[in-house]
Amino acid sequence: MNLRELSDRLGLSQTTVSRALNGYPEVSETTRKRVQDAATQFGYQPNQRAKSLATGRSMQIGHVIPFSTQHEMVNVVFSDFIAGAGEVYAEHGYDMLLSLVPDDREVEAYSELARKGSVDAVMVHGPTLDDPRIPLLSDLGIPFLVHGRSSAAQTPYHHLDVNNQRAFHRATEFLLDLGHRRIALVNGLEQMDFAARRRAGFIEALRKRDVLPDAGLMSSAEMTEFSGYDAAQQMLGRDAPPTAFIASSIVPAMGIRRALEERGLVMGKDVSIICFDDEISYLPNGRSEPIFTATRSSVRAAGRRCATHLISIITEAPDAPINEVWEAELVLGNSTGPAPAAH
Amino acid sequence: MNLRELSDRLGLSQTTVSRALNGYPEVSETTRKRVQDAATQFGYQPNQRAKSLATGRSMQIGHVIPFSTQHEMVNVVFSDFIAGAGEVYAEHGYDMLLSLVPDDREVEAYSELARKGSVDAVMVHGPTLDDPRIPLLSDLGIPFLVHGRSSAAQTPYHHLDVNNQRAFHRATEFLLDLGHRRIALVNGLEQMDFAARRRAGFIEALRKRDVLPDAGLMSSAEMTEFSGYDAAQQMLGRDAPPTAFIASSIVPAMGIRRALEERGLVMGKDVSIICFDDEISYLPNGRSEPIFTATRSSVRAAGRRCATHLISIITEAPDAPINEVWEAELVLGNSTGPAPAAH
DNA sequence: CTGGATGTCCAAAGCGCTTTGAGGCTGGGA
DNA sequence: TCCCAGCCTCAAAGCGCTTTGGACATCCAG
Repeated sequence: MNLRELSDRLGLSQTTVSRALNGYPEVSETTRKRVQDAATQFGYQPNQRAKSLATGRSMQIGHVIPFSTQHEMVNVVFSDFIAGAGEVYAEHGYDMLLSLVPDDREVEAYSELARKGSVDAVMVHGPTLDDPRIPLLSDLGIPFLVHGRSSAAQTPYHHLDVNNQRAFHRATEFLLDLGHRRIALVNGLEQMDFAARRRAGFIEALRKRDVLPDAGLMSSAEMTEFSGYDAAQQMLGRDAPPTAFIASSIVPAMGIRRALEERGLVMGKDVSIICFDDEISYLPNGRSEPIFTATRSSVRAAGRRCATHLISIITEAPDAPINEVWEAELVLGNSTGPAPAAH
Repeated sequence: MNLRELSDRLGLSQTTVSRALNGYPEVSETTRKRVQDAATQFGYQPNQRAKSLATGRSMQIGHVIPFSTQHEMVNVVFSDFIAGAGEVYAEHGYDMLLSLVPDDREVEAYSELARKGSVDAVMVHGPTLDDPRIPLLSDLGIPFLVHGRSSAAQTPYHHLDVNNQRAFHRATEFLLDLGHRRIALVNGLEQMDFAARRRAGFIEALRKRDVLPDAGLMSSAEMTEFSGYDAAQQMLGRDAPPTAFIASSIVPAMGIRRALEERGLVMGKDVSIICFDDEISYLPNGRSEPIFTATRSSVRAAGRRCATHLISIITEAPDAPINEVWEAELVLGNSTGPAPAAH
């Protein structure tokens, strides 16, 4: 059933039927009603391809996800983010176009998506310190929003980020207040902007208290359970092992906890752990009370908010860039306690 | 840059340029070369919307994901599956259209997607025992493939599934062979086809050895860490606690392990655990050797395979239904051992 | 009775591509 | 010299929708 068939059957022109269905005022309410009833009766649904060709809008928003054989691909955080974004898209009649590409072709993928015209906007995930996608997308002239930030970017761009630096600053201060001095940082990959900022916050807090950052107590890797475990194992084997860990996510924190358990160390007593908690739906940080003390910010809520912003960028084309920064909460769990007295 | 501009600039007709770019034989190689060079030089990319209107194919494949506030939404397994499928789509020039809808509107979402014509096919996730989407999609006449099975379906349909029944049969037999008699099943939601089949395999294996299934040792819930923990806590508190658990996934298995640890029970010695391992990329079951003894089948590989099949269904429209069933491996880890002697 | 509002509806021109059916060139055989 | 393959290229008709620029009644004030 297409528009012509429907209008023929109603004895109306295509124009009138189209207007009736799209809520234009030039059509009488009785006619509109008649058209709508017929549409539902025959299960008429305008062809999206034709519609988007005519309107010039695809009603689709692109998300490009790089994958490679070595990295974790669709990472944990990502799937909660798109859950949030997807809800908002659905509410506004948009669909999400997911494009998985080998990570060496990621940049091409964006320009292809933009030039093909299959999306009205794109969401940028996981920005690095100096992310090439930002100038690229600016040049292409396609609306985009960055989840995170790219500190070295020269031109303004829309983004929403968590105040990662402040979050890790606070976490570090909190541990210092508990008397910890040998604090380990189990960070994400530091070419990522968020990881670099977290490290900056960590170091800044140490410096303020005249604690020298120790390179042996800082690691940087993908945020997996094993990378957390490995880092903890290695650091706990040192002469002067850390009495506390700050982890980039709940996943490596679980690895750290496993390393503690293996050594018979009690979390929150012998060794403290703080992590960043993205409130991942299927890896919640406890129920009534948190397992890990954590700096917390919901990535799903961020997805919702980013989607809302992106849609408004498409429809309203604001000239002032959106630069929203969320503060993470610091929630107390059972994984932290005073530094054990030195032997 | 559109086709007309490009052809004007080349002094050729739109037809010739289109044919040259799409590899038709009616155009000389020298012309083709000239056209291709110009296309890359000007960054010409055919407008996907116009192309799909003209060809009647959208080069997009739809995935509908239901969400609700109570359930886990984009679940763990799902994100690895789409990673696999997305790779294959990319290789074949397809994009993935993700549609998140409230779960009470899931069925509508499919028919809307089909009638709108924004996808050439859809992938069906998480089929229930008698899934309404299968007759619906058959009626709509849109190509589709089911990841899993729907046992009560009346008509044939394309699907790829793991032999869940056999996998849990083997796992149960393995525990019986180790002398376990009080074996608990921590299953997924049993309206899901896969969970029902797993339960059937479990019960069948017990029956064969004349072990009476105990309703108190079977639970059914969403596959979260907490649901595993809760089930284990409750069962271990019984008069005759289980000596072994079979878990639906590595996630609840982690919850079970936590419950054991809390009670000072040693996994693989006091209590055994077997789980189904979907080889989720960021929750791997150990590295050199598995943590959990498990029935294993890669969900990412399944995603790849499903995508390959679905594309061939689109392009070749086979009349024989694809019914592929994979056998899960049984891999030995450290989580299982002989049943402890009765006191 | 006429003129302009007002309210309804319509024909036709795109949107940018693919594809059909035909036409122009070239060269070799009659 | 002429003609017909064989090779290249083209004009134009869709694909199914939106949207512009009217047209045709109907109605009321002048």
